[in-house]
Amino acid sequence: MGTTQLETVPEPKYWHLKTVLSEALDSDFSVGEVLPNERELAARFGVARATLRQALEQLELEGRLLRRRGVGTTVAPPRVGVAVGTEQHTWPGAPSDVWEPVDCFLKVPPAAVADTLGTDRADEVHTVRRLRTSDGQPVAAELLYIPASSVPGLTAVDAPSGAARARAVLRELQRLELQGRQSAVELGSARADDARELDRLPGAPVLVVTTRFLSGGRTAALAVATYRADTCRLTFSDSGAVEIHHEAAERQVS
Amino acid sequence: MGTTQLETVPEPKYWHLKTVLSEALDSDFSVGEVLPNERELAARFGVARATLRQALEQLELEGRLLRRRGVGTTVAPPRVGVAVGTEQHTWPGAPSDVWEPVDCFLKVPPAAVADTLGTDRADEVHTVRRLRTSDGQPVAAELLYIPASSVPGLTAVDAPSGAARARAVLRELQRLELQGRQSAVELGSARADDARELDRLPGAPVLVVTTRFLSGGRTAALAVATYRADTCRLTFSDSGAVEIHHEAAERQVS
DNA sequence: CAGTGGTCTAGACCACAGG
DNA sequence: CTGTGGTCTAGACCACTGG
Repeated sequence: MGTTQLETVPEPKYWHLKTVLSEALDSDFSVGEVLPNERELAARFGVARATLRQALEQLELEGRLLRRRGVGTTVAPPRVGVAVGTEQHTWPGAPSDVWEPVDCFLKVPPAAVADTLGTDRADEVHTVRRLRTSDGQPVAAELLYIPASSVPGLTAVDAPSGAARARAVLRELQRLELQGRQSAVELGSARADDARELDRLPGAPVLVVTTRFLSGGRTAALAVATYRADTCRLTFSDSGAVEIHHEAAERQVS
Repeated sequence: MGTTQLETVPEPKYWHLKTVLSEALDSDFSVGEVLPNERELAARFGVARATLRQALEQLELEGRLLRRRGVGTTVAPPRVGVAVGTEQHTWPGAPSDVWEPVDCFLKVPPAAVADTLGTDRADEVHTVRRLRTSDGQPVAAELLYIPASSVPGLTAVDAPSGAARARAVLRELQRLELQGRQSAVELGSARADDARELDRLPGAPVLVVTTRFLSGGRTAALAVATYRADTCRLTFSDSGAVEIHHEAAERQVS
């Protein structure tokens, strides 16, 4: 006989494993429950640990699992919906803002940032560090770049750095007229500093949201926010309604 | 000597490798150029192939590399910006639409979809399959779910399925008054069928954009679009301006 | 066909959390 | 300290692309 090929191609083991585990998660586990450890799971399914890990990795990427070194693997709650972008035509730091200023300092930004802002690459700009939390969990870390020209009324003596200074900078920013914002979302991996704030390992997948704040025909501020890709769903709407979904599942299609 | 620990913690090898490779890509390679194969790279850096692959995986995730089985690893062009969502207050299928209808059939949707649409879980809905390309490359695959009640004028005899039917359904949809849309972006992994259309392997990272089209106080249609996460940057703006960025770099911050 | 990336194994050691 | 997930190795075989 020989070449009688019943199935065209064999499904990769880790792919099949992922499916099986996914169904088991739906039926036999509840949110927060800890799974057996990787060595036992691998043995139970008769695969090498590396293969089992490949399946777990995918499930974590899809927000189904939460793995912590030294602790274990637990079933993750549904992703939290975080509103981003267009529903609020406001500057960062507006009263309705959900971000918490952490720090502020004058710094020479990366070249790409300087180019977008239209400043000289050697110029320092106000760099505000902010953190966003949801349900007590950190979901995003942000760097906000604000050229000195966007906050002319700022007194240098106010405070050299720190959260107080950050608030002062944001307060000054409100005085400008906001014409609009442009945002982009892309996949990235967490830098070491962001990873620390987000309670993840460096390299963890994140959704990078880059936002340009426009005023007077130029980019008055630039925000680069990194959201935890495993726990967040970024929401935006155009109908003026604010509406933050927070409810639930909508598991991906079969 | 002994425990003199110069650095607090050793950086993982693959992380360091990724940095080195990233810099090499910036300085010594140009877009489209093929890298040495994995076995040679691993040998050159003195690591196991699996470790080298971990670094390549991250770089591919960040859109820096493109790997194709049987071909090789090449330097990827900058991510293409694709406009999504709020700049066009239009139904899918409107004249300005960038999507290409591929097929259409009546099908019982996943339970979560039925729940969002407010239809019975056993009811069939029009399911339109669409494809989005940019520069000749496929960037996204979409499933559009449209309850029969949203397209009452549709004649059943028109065509049983196919692209023609898809266009007919979308044409009917334009008759409704669109009140707004709500979208969400999250990270996912490509299903087998999407992966095929996007020229990727199953499980490849994708940005899943879920959009509810609102009319008459209910969800008149639901779109689930999966974008290639490695090659796409999703853009949206709120200032009425359409503006599709397409230019360039803005490499992530240092 | 030869060469590429993709999958898989069986082991080892490390870093971290918690008792 | 024990147990967890994270890193790393050296090898094997498979699936695909292209000449």
